[in-house]
Amino acid sequence: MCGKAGQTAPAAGPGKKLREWSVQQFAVVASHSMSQPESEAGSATAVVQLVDAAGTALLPPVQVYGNSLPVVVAELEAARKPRWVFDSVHSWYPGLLAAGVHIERVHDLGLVRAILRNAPYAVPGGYLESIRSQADPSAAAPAHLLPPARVSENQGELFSEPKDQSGALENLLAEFLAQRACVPDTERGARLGLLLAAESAGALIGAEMTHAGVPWDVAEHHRLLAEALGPPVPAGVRPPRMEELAAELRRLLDAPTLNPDSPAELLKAMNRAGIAVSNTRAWELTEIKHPVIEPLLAYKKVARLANANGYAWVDRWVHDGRFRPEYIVGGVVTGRWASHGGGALQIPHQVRSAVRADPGKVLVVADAAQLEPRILAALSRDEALAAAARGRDLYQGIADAGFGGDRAHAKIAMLGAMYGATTGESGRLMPKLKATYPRAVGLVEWAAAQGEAGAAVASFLGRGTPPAPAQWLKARSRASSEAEQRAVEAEGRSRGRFTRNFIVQGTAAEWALCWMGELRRRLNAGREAGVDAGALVFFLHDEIMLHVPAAQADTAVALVHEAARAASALLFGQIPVDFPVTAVVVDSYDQAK
DNA sequence: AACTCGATTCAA
DNA sequence: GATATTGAATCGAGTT
Repeated sequence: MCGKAGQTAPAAGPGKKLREWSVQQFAVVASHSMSQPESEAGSATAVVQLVDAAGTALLPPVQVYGNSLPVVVAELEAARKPRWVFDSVHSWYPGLLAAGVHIERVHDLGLVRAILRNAPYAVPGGYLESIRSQADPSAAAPAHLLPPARVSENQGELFSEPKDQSGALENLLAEFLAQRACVPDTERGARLGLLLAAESAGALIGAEMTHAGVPWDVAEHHRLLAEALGPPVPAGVRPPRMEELAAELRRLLDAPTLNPDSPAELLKAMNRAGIAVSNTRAWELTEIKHPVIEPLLAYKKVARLANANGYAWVDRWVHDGRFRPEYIVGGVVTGRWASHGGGALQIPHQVRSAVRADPGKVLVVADAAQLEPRILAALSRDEALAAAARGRDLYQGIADAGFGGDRAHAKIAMLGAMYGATTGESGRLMPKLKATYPRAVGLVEWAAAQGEAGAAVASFLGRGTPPAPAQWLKARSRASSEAEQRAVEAEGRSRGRFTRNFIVQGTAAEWALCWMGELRRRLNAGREAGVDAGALVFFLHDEIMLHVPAAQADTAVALVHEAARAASALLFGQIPVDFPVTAVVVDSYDQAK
């Protein structure tokens, strides 16, 4: 961490365990035409160069023609198991997977660049300055700012093949070396190295999960839609059940032309009917007693199902019995993953019965119980909180230690501390929580103060917050009007809540990344030994799903637990904080928790 | 026709 | 209970 948490870190960190980082062979893959992986026949489309850790060529560069990249990659993977270096795994790996090629290790230049851009412990230098001064976060470092790469000087003599005319290979290799040079040979550097390796492994896992897909039972989904909405209707037509409810709403509100999908119209109609509301949010409507409320809430419920996960959703996003969202690794500032396509981050419980294992297979659904407060206990080395976390239920542990056994209050207080609540129930419980767990609460308060002061904070492995907006920093130094002063302070508190939560959410994301990485390695090792314990098919912040041959369900569950223990040790070494995971074997997702 | 934005609801 | 973090996606209603 930037300061406080870093000082409290134990000597036993991840340093000795960085097997992956010590790999000494790297295969750099460059596209000949920087934009398109494929181009006209006859000319090389890509070039692969095997180098050592210093960037020295170990073999002559391999020219790749047409669509033969999978062949080249598969051969080199089998012979050398190098760490592959791609500008972006997201753009290369899906094609390799489609051709049946798996790779074990990777360094993703784009993902590493994004982390280094905000990493407080990275070694300063020209490369760091160049990526930090780029306005576009997705842009590569300008070639003229990269240090020169030492590709073997005689490659042209060894081969009469066309050289890499674009210089793409040299640029990629130079950036790769520059990125490695950013990782210091210190305890913090070991953590940063772990983060870069884990993030890159995440890119592989994300692509593999998209390739595998979530098994989706279309018939079951259609069945539950028919039950809730009625049979399918053409686009632009309300499903029968929705239309019935809409008609009832129009009658009850005496508004014959009301479109209940329009919040503005609905609000007007309700006010005209004498219902004093300022918005149409469902949880506020539940407070009101009026005949229209019940059908209105029913309408909102079916409308949401029809719009977000209805027949159209199934047609658009489920193919060949698989839902294949795209994962955007590191797509959230905190390091959590974003996703694209089909709303994978918000699969409602309502439709989870449609997530169903293939015949002969089962789903193993696992989640890390109360991950974030446990992460806070580890980050802050708070022995008392670690003790409360020792049982299965951390919130009950907190409740028994100082909240008179009241679990609900303990949970509200803890969440409030991590999110930055100041008022209400949560705010009132804070002094008690701080008295009981001074180190844990002290750490998040420190992080909040850093943010309010315009400073950066970092996760345990060294993912830093982006710099505070320059506009705000400027405005706070010269406050003019009273109103402007208040706005600047409000933005500061907001920034403080962000940095407060960042250290916890960011480190939790790192734990989850390591969990999946450790699990993937175990699944791959098992497969090489002839045991197919299934594959990861879904990930959501602190929850994973595997699609597993039924006979190997117990093996998969054991690996999930083993991977969680390994991830905890990899991050934090030996510490007295438990990170229990619950793993259940089910046929369909709705049977999990 | 394509874009943006507010309101809403879903998820961890 | 009264609210605080991070997201995706849809709709309506306004704009370019």
